[in-house]
Amino acid sequence: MLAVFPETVRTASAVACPVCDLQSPCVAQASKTFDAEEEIYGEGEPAEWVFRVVSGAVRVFTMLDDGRRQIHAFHFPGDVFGLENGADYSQSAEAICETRVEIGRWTVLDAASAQDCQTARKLWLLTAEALRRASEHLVMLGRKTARERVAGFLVEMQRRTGRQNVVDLPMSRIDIADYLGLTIETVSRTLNEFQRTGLIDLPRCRHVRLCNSRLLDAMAA
Amino acid sequence: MLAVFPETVRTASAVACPVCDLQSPCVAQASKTFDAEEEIYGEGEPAEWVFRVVSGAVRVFTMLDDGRRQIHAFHFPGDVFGLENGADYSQSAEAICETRVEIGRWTVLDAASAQDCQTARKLWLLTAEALRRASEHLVMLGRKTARERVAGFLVEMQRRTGRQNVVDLPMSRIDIADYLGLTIETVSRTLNEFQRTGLIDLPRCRHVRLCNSRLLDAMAA
DNA sequence: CGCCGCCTTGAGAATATTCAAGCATCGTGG
DNA sequence: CCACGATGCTTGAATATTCTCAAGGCGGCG
Repeated sequence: MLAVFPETVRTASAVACPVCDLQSPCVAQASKTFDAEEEIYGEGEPAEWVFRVVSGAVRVFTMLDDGRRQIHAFHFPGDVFGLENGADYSQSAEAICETRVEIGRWTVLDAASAQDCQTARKLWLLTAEALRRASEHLVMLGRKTARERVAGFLVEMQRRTGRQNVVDLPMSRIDIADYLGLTIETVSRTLNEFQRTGLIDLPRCRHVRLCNSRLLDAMAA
Repeated sequence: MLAVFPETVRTASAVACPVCDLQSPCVAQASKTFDAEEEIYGEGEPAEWVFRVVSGAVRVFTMLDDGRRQIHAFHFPGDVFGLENGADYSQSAEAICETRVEIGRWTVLDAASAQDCQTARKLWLLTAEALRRASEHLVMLGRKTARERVAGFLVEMQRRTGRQNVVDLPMSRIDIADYLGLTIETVSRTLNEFQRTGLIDLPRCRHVRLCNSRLLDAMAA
């Protein structure tokens, strides 16, 4: 996958830097569209690039040797991902659906942050925000029941991608399960239980209407 | 607790800045010793201070309304904690045993990082490292069995605080359970199972000798 | 229209929890 | 020095939640 990038890179002055929002020469620029299920980067590859989602959705995850998978985060338009502190990516990223991203070269961004404190601060804020989300996620996985996790997931999706009380899920049940530390069956059962009890409406399996946001919020704790 | 700090603050030039290791005027300085079980800061308090452990051990955690607790991290000598991106602490911190910490004033550190890119970078690196740990922790809570979690915990403690293959745990079984997303009974059973199978020796309940580090490592996956 | 993949549903099994009791360990005071 | 109580740890039995395995259904796409 990495080998593909250099060919697609163009110094498009129309694209803003994924991190600091400035035009070149802040960060070398490019943008690229990934197909659904296409790998963006893999764990262990050199962390050369930083990304910002323009449209679509991305999952960042870790695979264990035996095939178990934990999704660390979903990313939606506006979100930056691929910021690594080490030389290599420590996780993998894939497009969930057709996804367009802006791409910045890490060496350039790193150099910029060494000279400009505002850029360095932005870098820190992005990482701090990722840490805040990871911490909330941690509590969910460590101390919450399946119901609480699914409720929390719906509320989070609503807040980040929803309009009104409607959520269109780009990801499969497997993705949701691997994000919540559950199985697809438990996710499915819980969603359908929520529908039976009138908490949500589920006209299609990836289309959710939150009928009682307040209660869902309370359930998420 | 916060009200206590100003009284104990002294501009001791002998104490290095918790974050950047430079002497004043990098960050206003103080140090303080907390008793075992004493609160260092509480969730929701203004995040005025940043800390570095000198000796002892600290737990950082979140409490849910109904008393469930998730420990996000343990901190040992050399570790920095209390770095917040928002105005208030989003978690609580307590000393596990008698613990000495160095204290820096966040406003001063923030100002320093706005002028000095090296300091800003250090701040980022600290947060990125915290994120890396949280991500590993996340996989543990989401996708690993009790045995794998306990094995992983022992290996981590050995690496961070142990000498040779010996680990002296400063924290109780409850702390371990709340870190691993388990109950004290499960932690206790698992540790004693490890002893029965010869993986560890447990002469006292907080004193562990890793008899087969290699296998423990493999179990942690 | 039919196939394939994803989602749902059910039954049985497993892991971890809950509840309960007993046992060390440590500090205190007689 | 030993008895005592408190706290934390261990162990057992029963329970619960979630997982696994299996089958069936729905929907989208060719």
